[in-house]
Amino acid sequence: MLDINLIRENPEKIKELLKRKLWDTDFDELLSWDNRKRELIQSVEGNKAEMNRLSASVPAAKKAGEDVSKIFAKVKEIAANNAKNEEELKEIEDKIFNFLAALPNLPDEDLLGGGKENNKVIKTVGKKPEFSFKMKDHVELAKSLGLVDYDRGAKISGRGCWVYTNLGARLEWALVNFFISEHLKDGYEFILPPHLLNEESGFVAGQFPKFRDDVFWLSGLEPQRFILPTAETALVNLHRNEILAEEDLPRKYFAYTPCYRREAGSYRTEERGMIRGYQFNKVEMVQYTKADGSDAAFEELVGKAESLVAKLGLHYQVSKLAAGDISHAMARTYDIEVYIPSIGIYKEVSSASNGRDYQARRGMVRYRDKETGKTKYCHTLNASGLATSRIFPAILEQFQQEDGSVLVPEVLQPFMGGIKVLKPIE
RNA sequence: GGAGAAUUACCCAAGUGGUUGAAGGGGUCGGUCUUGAAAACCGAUAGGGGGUGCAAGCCCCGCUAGGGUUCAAAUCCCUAAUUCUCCGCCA
Repeated sequence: MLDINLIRENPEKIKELLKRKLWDTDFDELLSWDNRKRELIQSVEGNKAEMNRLSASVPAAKKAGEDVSKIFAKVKEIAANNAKNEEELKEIEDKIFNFLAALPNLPDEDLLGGGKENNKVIKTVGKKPEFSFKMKDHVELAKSLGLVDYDRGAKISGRGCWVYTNLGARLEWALVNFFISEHLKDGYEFILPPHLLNEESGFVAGQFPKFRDDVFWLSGLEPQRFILPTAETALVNLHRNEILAEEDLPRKYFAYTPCYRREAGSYRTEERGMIRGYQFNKVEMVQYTKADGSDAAFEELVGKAESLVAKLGLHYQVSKLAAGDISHAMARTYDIEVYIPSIGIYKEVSSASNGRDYQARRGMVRYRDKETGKTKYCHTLNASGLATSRIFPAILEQFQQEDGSVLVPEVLQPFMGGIKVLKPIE
């Protein structure tokens, strides 16, 4: 949610910034509502003050033996006159709220406008692996190594779902455990949130109202709940409607959850196997900071996500996203992208974003400034740390050997009972 | 799933229609006393959102949330959320 004061003060500038996010809008109507709203407030509240005064005078008048029916009639008359304006005020407040709620976050000013085509690779680590033999893709490897059973996944569920089997399940779980242990080392607090969230949580995270159809809704519960598309949705709602103490910030959380997404839209044929499914595992980091702490927190989160990929020994790059490719609720995003040799493409394994006060405003997440005693909005940030569904294929493909085996990254071996190599099954 | 009870400020809690502008206690903060502390005593402590104003201030809304009744609601009515107790069912 944007601060309407920003729009009042400089509508042209806000318009221009939103345009970089590929969002065309006009504020004339909003600003006229805003003016009308203040007019109505003054008239409605003035009348209320008068009504309050009259009502309060009743006990004294009664005691003095005066006829109070005139006071009753007068209050009723004012109330009747006020009713129409009150109704209009409510309508106009709803309109303003809905307008503001639909706007995306403002992009940081240093970002390029436009979509994906303006993303910039700002860092590349490692080299594309070269194979002296015919390399296999991760689907083939996962099958030959007995790690993933796509057929039985389709049988018991359907398209877009798979089964991790045996060492595949252990590799997947080793990744999750490795991530968890790294975050614990860095002093982040481990959270296991519910996977069923209410409408308000989706709103605060910025997924709703625009992306209501991108998540799975549960029938049979009233009011309705949805299954989380990312743990971020749960984590940024933890302190909804709370005022935190300044010394409690920054708060650093991480959570492991599966993520459930409809991913309505086109599947690219290259996205085989587990590149894009309805359900995938992810460890997510979220920080709550003071306004002036969010830039540093952003760097920290990017660094953490990167270090996980680096410690696994994978070849990856970091991209600074253009304003139009950043998600609705975010002001700034860097993607960590890992190289998938079979398709020759870098795929996102982590998206680190600074939401600034956009989510905090929607959820009234504030802290008390120690010096002034005033409340201020927190900043919220999130970064995957990491999603396994692209790391798993990347490991299989980047670390495959000529004999069809795959080397297990050293950092994962302790979490896999010391297994160093995944060998093809007979 | 069924029945009942509860929800008041940082915490506990009084309050069943009209100076409630919410008692009282605890805690916290400040002060007196003290070498320092404790104790005792004195004082402060409703947060938040909004309107108006240069400001001081004034006004509106806030007793879980949303509606309603009334000249007037923490108080009466309806709906919802959450918590607790009991029963049922279950991991």
